[in-house]
Amino acid sequence: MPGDLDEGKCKIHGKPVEMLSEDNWFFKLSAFVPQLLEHYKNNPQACEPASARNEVIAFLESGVRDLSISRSTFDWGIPVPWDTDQVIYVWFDALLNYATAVGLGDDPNSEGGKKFAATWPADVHLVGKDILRFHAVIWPAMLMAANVAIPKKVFAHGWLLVGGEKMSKSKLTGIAPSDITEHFGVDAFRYYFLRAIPFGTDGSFSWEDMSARYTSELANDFGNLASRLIAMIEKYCDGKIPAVATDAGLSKLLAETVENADKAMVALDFQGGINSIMDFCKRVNGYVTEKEPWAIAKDETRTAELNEVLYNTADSIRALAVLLHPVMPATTQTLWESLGAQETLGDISAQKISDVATWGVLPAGCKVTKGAVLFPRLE
RNA sequence: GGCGGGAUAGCUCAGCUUGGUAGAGCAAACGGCUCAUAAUCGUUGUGUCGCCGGUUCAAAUCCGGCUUCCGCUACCA
Repeated sequence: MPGDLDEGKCKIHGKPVEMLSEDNWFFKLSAFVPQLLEHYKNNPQACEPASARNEVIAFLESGVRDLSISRSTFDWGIPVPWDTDQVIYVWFDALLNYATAVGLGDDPNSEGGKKFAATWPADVHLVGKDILRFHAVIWPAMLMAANVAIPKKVFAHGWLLVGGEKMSKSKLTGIAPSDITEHFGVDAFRYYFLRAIPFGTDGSFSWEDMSARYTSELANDFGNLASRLIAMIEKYCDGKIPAVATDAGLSKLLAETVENADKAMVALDFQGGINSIMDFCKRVNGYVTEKEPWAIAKDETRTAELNEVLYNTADSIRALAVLLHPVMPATTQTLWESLGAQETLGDISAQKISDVATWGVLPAGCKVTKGAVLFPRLE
């Protein structure tokens, strides 16, 4: 726009601009402003986080103009059916894909039509904050125009920053994911970005922070807990999970953990969800230290007590493995097999979150095996 | 320029709506323990709460001003 120019030149590229004009087809976006405003004001959860919703509302209230949705100066694109000199503006048909890909427009009795009926409207659109407007204003307006239900929620996530700046290839501040996964592994990568960066705001990545969390949370808290349990089961129980036992404190805390974590995950608060799970992990480490099974093991008259402590620890770790499986599929699978749970409980991916808090799931007699260290310490 | 958000322990951040001697995690120091990946458990310290002023018995919190960082300010996707 003329007001955005710096002495007639583009502010970003510093190049002179050329004014062009062409005739296009327009979408009457302005007609849907009242409906959209009402929707977002009545349903705050329809656009999150709040900062994104505020921007959308501010935009809608600032005076929305109709949208040019065709182009005539090039021919790559889908021709406008009634005007073949024009092609559809790329965002217009790109957005349409969300619905057509699951069957919008197909015969209601066809496979596509049935899929559309079963899946639409989407529960949530996850988008980057830079394309929020397309998904929170233009797309729902298009659906309203077509009399199709709009997605229940649009959630705009933030950017990854490095040294305070958005990762950028042109500024050479980008870090290839492979650089990180080669060093820390894919599971730690997934864990870090879900755990350390609040979803919905920009967040900073640094090798220092990633290393600190890897060592403290994954290697020390989680990996080492599994390591100490398996070593004791092998040493004190002949490698077999002892009889099912219960600890009121642990089972109560697990129930609270599952409830909080599930609630947070559903609300897309991945950081909060993982945080709850890791708090439970810490408590289990504390439980082991307080119970001192290595001391109990020295007294042959206290075998029953020893078995209880080890069982409670093992079942806690069983729950941790299931809870963290969506975040770290490979590592928790390894742990699952180490616990001997694969043979007795089946695939870890088949375990239900709704059953995780049920105590005493891990059967007695599971043969544990000491595998490779889950998260080896790194330099 | 307009609108919006942030500035709190070495680091990442919570607290501010409903004023009452400043919190968590990590890092650090010290102690315990030895099943474990020099691990784990416990204890401890840490702050001109961005700056200036106001209201108040009392301000990180309320009000005014300022500094500074960031986002949005539409049709490149």
